[in-house]
Amino acid sequence: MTATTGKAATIKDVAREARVSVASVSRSLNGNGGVTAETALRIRAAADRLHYVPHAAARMLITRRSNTIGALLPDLYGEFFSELIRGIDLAARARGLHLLVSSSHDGAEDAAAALRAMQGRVDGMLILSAHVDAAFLQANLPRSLPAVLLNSAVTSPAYAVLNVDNYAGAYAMVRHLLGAGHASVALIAGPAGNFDAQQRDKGYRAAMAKHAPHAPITVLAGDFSEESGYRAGREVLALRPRPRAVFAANDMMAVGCLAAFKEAGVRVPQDIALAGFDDIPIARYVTPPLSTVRVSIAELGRSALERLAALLEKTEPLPAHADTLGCKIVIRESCGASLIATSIQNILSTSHP
Amino acid sequence: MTATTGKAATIKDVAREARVSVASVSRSLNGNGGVTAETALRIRAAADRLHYVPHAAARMLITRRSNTIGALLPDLYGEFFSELIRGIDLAARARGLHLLVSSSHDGAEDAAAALRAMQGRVDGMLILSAHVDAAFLQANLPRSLPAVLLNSAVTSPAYAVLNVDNYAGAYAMVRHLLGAGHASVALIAGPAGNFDAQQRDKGYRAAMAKHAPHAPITVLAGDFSEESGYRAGREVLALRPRPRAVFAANDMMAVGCLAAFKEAGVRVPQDIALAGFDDIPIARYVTPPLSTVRVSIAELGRSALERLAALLEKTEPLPAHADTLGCKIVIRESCGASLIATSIQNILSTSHP
DNA sequence: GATGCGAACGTAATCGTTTTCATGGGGATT
DNA sequence: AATCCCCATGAAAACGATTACGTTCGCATC
Repeated sequence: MTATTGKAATIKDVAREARVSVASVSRSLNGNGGVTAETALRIRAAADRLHYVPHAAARMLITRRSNTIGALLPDLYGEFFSELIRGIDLAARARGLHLLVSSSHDGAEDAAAALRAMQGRVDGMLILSAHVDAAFLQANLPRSLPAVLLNSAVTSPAYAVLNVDNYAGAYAMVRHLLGAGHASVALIAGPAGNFDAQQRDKGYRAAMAKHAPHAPITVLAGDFSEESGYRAGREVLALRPRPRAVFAANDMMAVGCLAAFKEAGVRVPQDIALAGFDDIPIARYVTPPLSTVRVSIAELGRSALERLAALLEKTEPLPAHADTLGCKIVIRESCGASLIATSIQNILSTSHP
Repeated sequence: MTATTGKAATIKDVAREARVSVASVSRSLNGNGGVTAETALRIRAAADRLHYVPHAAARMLITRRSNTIGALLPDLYGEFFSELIRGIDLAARARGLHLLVSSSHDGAEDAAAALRAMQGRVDGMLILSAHVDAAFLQANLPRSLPAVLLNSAVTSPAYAVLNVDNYAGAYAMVRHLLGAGHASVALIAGPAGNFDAQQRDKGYRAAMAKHAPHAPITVLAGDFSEESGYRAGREVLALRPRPRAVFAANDMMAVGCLAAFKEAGVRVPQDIALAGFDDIPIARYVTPPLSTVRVSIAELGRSALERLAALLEKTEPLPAHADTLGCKIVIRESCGASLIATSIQNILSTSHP
C-alpha cells in the first residue's frame, strides 16, 4: 500500500504503482489496445488498490466531451415531470450519460439564463419550454450544441423536435365518443397559445368534420386548470341543446367539469359523457373513472434522449427532423361506452399537417 | 471583429483582443481587484464581443470545484419525486449551483455504481435511498465528499441526515381520530424494512398509548401499494369487534382500503373513518376526500440543499447532524370529523427517539 | 536624490488527462 | 544473417483556466 493517505489518486500514482507510464495507464483503462494482457492486469490491480477514479474535469478538458446532457424544463405538472425525467434518466444511464437538470423556469429570460449557465458543461440539450421559439434558440443556443426540442411548435428544419401526437389522440377519442352513440360532442379547449392545446383542438374538429359533419362544433374556453374546467362544465349545462358528450383537452379540466356536473345532479355518463386527455393518476380514482388519452411520457423522454444521442454520435446533420409519438385511448366508465373486450386501443402514430 | 469564425473563444483570445495578459482577464472577470477601471472595461468589452464563456472543465480542473451537486434518488412515486426535485432545483439555482440527477435506482449496487459515476463531477451529494446505510456509505462515499441523507435511518453522527417527522405526523393524526370520537383505531402498516413506515408505526402506537390506553392495538400488514391497502381493508371488515377508524401509513393504501369498503357497502365515514399519509393529489379526488398528513416535499428538498451548501462552505465539520421537518394534518371528509374552522393544523416539529 | 512601497500587470507553473510521435526490441521474412 | 515491420511502451505536448510570484512603474518619504 503506497501512500494511501493523500487526497485522491491520479493517473500518475497509478502509473508509478504499476511501474508503467501514464500513457499506458490511460490506454489500458480506456480499452484502447496497445497493452500486453499482463501489464493491463498490473495496471488494473494498481488502479483498484488506489481506488483510482479519473478526474472528470481533466478528461473533459482534453476530450471536449462531458458525457453529460442537459435538460431544460418548465415548471410543470407533477406526474408529467417525474415520468419524463424517468424516461430520460433511464436512457441516459444506459448510454453512460449524465443528466444535468434545470427545471421550474418561468420566463423566457429565466430559461435563457439557465441555458447559458449550462454552456460547456453539456454535450447536448433536451428542451421543453413554452417560451422557446426559433428566435429564442437563435439567440441563446450555440450552433455547435446539439439539441432536441420536446412538444415544440418550432418548425425550422434546423432543429430536431419530438412531439406527442395530440392530434391523433384527440381525433381518436372524439371518434370513439361519436361511435359510442353520443351524437354531439363539445370541447373544453386549452390555453390559446399552447401548442398541445392547439393540436388537440384540431383533432377534435377533424374528427367532428369526418364523423359527425352535421353536428355543431362547440368549443368552451379553458386553460388546463381544474378551475377552468369547472367553469366550462357549468357553461355546458346551460347550453341548449345540451351536448351529449364533453371532451376536455386535459384531465384536470375534466375533473373540474365532473365536479360541476355532480354539483348540478347531472349523472355521468348516463346524462352526459365525459373524457379527458393525459391519463394522470387521478383519472382512475374519480367517480366515475375517467376515460382519457394516455401519453407515454417516459417513452417521450426516452425517445428524446435516444434522438439526442444519435445527434451526438454522428457529426453529419441527421436527416429526419420532426417526429411524433403515438398515444392510446383508455376507456373507463365516464364516457359511457360499454366496456369492450380490450379497453385500450392503440392508435397508429401518423404524421399530420 | 477578430476571427469570429473559429470555435469558442478562450481566455487567450480575450486577452489578445483587449491587449492585456490572460491573468488580468481572469482577475477582472472574476471580480478580484487588481485591475484599473479602464482596463476592466476594455476586457469586458472584448469578452462580450467574442461571446466569451469560460470553459467549465478548465476551471474545474484548477479550482477543484464543480459548482454542481448530485442527487441520488430511488425509483419513487410521481408527485413526491417532482416536488423534491423542484425544491432542490430552486434552492440550487438561487445559489448558482448546478444539479446532476441520477434517479430510478433499484438495487444497492445500482446506487453504488451511480454514486461512483458522479465522483469528481460534484461538490456534494443529496442521497435518498432505501439501500443506503452506514456500511454502504463507508464503502462508496469518499470521505471528502460532503453529503446529506434524506429520510434515512442512518444514525451515525458522521453523516448529515434530514428526515420528515413521520412520528409526529402519525401521532397527530391518530390523536385527531381518537379525539373525533372514534374509540378504536387500526393501523395499516408499511413495508417492514422501510424507515418512514417504522416511524409512522411508532407514532401510531405512542398516540394510542397516550390517548386510548385501553383500546386494542391493531396492525394490519401492508407494503405501501394500493393493492395491499385493498387486502388490508378486507381484513379490517372481518375483524370483530370492527375498529371505528383506520389509519393507513400512506395514501395509496388508504385508497385501496377505501375501495374495499365501498365494495362491501360500508360507508366512509359513517360506518368507519379513514385517514392516510402523504397528501398525494389523488387524496382530494377520491370519494369521500381523504383526510391525510401533508409533508412539504419541496421544503424537504430545499432544506436539504441549504444544509449541503452549508457543508460546502465551511471546511469545519458542522455541529448539528440530524434534523427533522414538520408536517401538517389535513382534515377532509373521510375521517368523519365535522369540519372545523381551520381544516389544516400545524404540528410542531419535535425531535423524537 | 536615494530609498521604500504599493498598485497594476505579466510570466509561468499548475491541475490530470488524452494523444501524437519517437523508440526499442523481437519475430518473421527474405 | 540482414532486413523489415509491428507492437508495446514512454516522453512530451496539448487542453483552458487560476494564481503565486516577479517586474515595472509612480509617488511619497527621508
